[in-house]
Amino acid sequence: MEQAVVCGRGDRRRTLIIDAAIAVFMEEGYAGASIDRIVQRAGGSKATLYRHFPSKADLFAAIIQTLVEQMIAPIDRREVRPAGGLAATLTDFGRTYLDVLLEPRSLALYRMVMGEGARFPDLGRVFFDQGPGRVARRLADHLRGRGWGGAGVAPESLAREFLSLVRADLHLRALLGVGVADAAERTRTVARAVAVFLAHAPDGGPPAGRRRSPGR
Amino acid sequence: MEQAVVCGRGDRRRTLIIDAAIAVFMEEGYAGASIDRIVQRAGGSKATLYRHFPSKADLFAAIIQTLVEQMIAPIDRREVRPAGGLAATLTDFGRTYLDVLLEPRSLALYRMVMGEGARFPDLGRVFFDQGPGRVARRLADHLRGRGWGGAGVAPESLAREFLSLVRADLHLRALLGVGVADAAERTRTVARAVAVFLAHAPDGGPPAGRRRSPGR
DNA sequence: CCGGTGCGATACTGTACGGTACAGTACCAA
DNA sequence: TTGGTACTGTACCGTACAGTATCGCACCGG
Repeated sequence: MEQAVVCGRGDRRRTLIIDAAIAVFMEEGYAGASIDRIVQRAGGSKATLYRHFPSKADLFAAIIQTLVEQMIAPIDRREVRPAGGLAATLTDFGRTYLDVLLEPRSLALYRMVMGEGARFPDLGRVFFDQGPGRVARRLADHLRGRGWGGAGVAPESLAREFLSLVRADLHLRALLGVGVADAAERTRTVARAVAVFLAHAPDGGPPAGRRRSPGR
Repeated sequence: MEQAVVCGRGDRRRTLIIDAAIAVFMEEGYAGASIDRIVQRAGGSKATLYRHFPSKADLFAAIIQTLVEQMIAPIDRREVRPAGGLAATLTDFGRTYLDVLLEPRSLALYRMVMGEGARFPDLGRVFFDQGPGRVARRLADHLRGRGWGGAGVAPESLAREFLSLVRADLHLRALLGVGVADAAERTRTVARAVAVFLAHAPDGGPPAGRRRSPGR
């Protein structure tokens, strides 16, 4: 029985511990983070932490789970509008995705999953399935609803291709600490991704109105 | 005076230490790696290691430097052929880039730079400049030689855009440990990147033969 | 008012860490 | 042979780590 969002005092402590652990793990990585620092930041005592989480690895897994859910939430909440032009829908969806991806918490999450993937073998797969894979699936469903992908390329591949266009190199640059793109560059990148995607979609494109010039 | 590739016994030991350190840092990350394990793997003794490298951080920096050079070497060696069609050149260059990017050592290097970017502030910028940035600059020079980018978009932007198309999501998936693309998927991805890039290059495209229909 | 229980504070265990000190050994040039 | 230099092996220092145990306080329904 998992706890709800917030309940009694016990769960409040648990939330405080998780928040502190997120901060410390984000700053120091798994190996570099120390339980003592997490306890110091969360308040309370070590014994309480170990009453909630049996080990450092379990705490880390819980942190990752929480971060994935927090990261996906804005994309899950934002419904892909069936109305409106496809270009507008893609622009909106792509921008939301890009904004989420470049948030400090998302960047730290990616870094942690990449860095500790060797120590936690299933971590990468689970993260990919619940995170980027889920986003791609959502977009693919929408594309399918638009009539794409009947023949030829699967909507999942199309969705992944669009999301790759949206990421461009902004994600990688942010992950490397070279700099996070500002709003103007994000707008430009998403617009370009939509244009390239619509003009260059492989076989199986939309049944009507395909290859219209991008509205922007 | 930096040592040559291999010289006396001292430099041989240094090389052994560096190789061992690369392996251990790759497996454990910076914080997780222990000097004792590196010494054990390299043979010799701790004192020798500390005569060559004054601290763990310095050893790590040397490792990163070595890895960047090793990673860039195949791309630097491979001259961008001015002869032959642009599509062939881009395909060749893109494939070399992608192969290098998906090597285990490159993936580990990216992971380390991303993960420890917070602890070594200049690391990300230096890595980006000597690694991906250098690749993009080389391609940009070639594009400029082909007459691209006179007006409109800078060749550097074009080059980065092409390399982003080549990476697609293969790099990210490999970094997350979801799986490294096989030869067939690499071929497919590079071909698609070349097609999309050539057909959709922004203003400032090549003076002749532009916008030919993609071969696929 | 009471008795239980979650909690805070802290001290502790055993281990491992980064880095140093030191005594002795293999090599190499003169 | 000699002297210098790089190396090995090992013991060591202080610190910090993950995880445990103990004790005493605070708040709880009844």
